Amino acid sequence: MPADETTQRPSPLTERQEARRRRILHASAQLASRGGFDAVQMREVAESSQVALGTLYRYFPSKVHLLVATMQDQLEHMHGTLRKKPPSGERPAERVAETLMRAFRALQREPHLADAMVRALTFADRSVSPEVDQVSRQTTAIILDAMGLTDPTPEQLSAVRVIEHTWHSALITWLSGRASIAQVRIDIETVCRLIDVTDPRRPSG
Amino acid sequence: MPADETTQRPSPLTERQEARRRRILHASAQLASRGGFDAVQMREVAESSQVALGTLYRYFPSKVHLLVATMQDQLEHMHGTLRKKPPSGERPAERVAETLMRAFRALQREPHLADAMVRALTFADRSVSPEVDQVSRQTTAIILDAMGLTDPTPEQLSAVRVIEHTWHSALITWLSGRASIAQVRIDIETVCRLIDVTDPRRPSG
DNA sequence: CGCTAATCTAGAACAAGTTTCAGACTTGAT
DNA sequence: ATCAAGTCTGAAACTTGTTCTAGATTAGCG
Repeated sequence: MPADETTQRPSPLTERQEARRRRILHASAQLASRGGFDAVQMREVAESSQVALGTLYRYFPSKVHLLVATMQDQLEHMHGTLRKKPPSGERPAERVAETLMRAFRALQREPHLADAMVRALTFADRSVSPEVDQVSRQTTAIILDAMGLTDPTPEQLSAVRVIEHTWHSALITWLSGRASIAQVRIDIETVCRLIDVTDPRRPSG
Repeated sequence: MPADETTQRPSPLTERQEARRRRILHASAQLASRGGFDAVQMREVAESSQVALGTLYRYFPSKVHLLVATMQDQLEHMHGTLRKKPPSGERPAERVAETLMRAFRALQREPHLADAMVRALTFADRSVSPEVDQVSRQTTAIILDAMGLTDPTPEQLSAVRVIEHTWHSALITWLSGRASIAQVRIDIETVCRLIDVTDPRRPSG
C-alpha cells in the first residue's frame, strides 16, 4: 500500500522536537484540566509550552487536532493502566461494562479534561479523520481486550462499534449535564447486552 | 412546577417578530445546506434574514443555539412526514430501523445541513441543554412512535436512549467520512436488536 | 394622540482561532 | 568549518463569533 498524504509516516523527530511535542501536549492537558475545551487557548498553550504560536500550528494544525492528539496520549496511558488490572466479570458483556465504567470513573476525576477531549473528538471534521480513526481503533482494541477476543466476527465488530457510539454519546450527555452518572452506567450496561446477542456460541445469535 | 429561568415560556411574539424568527431560521437552514457548519456565519445569517446582528443574537444567543433551533424546526417537519407513512415492518425492532433509515436517507439529501445540525447538537454545552433536551425528547417520541409504544418500561427507555446515542454518533462518523452509508445501516440494525432483548413479552428479557 | 419602555439598527470593538512573514537558529551534508 | 535547507521565533494581520453603544423605530397604554 503506497503512502498517500493522509497515511504517510511522520518523519522522525529530533530529540528537541520530541521534547517540544511533549511540552505542548502537557500544556494542553493541563489547561484542559482547568477549564475544559474553552480554556485550551492556542496562545496560552504556546506560551506555557515555550513555543511560538507558529510552531504550535506546525505541530498541530488546529485546536481540534491538538486536543485529539491529547486524547490519543491519554488513551494510551489508560490502556496501559487497564491492562494491569483486567476486569473480573465472568461473561464478556460484564467485563466490557466493567472496563468502560472504570474508564468513566477515571474521566470523572478530570471532568474538564474529559470535556475538552470528547468535544474535540465529536466536533472534528474530515481534516482530522486519520487522527480520530486512530482514537477509534485504540478504543476498539480496549473493548476487544476486555471481551477476550482476538478474532471477532463481523457481527461482533458491529456490536463493538455500537458500544463505542453509545460510549461517546453517553459521555457527551453526561458532560453537558443532561444525564446523571447513574444513567450513563445504565446505558453502558444496556448496550453491553449486545455482546451476548451477537455471541456466536449462543444458539439464537 | 414553578417556571424557573430555563423553563419559562417565551413571551408571545408579535407578528413581525415571528416573521423575523422564521426568516432567521430559513436563512440558517439555507446557508447550512450550502456549506455545513462553517458556512453558517452569523453576519451572513443576519444579512440574508434582513436583521441586525444584535437582533440575531437577541433571538438566538449563539450560533449553536441557532443551529439547534434549526434542528428542532427540521425535526418537527420530519416527524410530521414520518407519521404520514408509518413503517411497515412487523416487529418493533424492524419498524424502528426502518424509520431511522428513512430519516437517514432524508439527511443524505442535504448532507451539509445534516453536518451543521448534528455538529451543533454534539458541540452544545450546558447553556444549550434545554434546547438539546427538547430535540432529544422529540427524537424519543419518533422512536417510541415507530415501536408502537405509549407506555414503555424503564428498560425499554434505556434501549431507546442507546438507540439515540448510536444514531447521533453513527451520523457523525458518516458525516466526517469515517463510516460508509452501509456501515451506518448495519449499526442501526444492530442496535435495534436491543428492542427485542428488552421486550417484556420475551421470556429472557 | 403622546408618552414610555422595549426593541431594532448600524457599526465599532473585542476575543480567540488561524495565517503570514521577516529574520534568527539548527541540522545535515559536504 | 561552511553552506543550503529546513525549522523556530516574535509579532502583526486576518477571520469569525460575540458584545457593546448610541440613536431610530415600534408596541402598548392612558
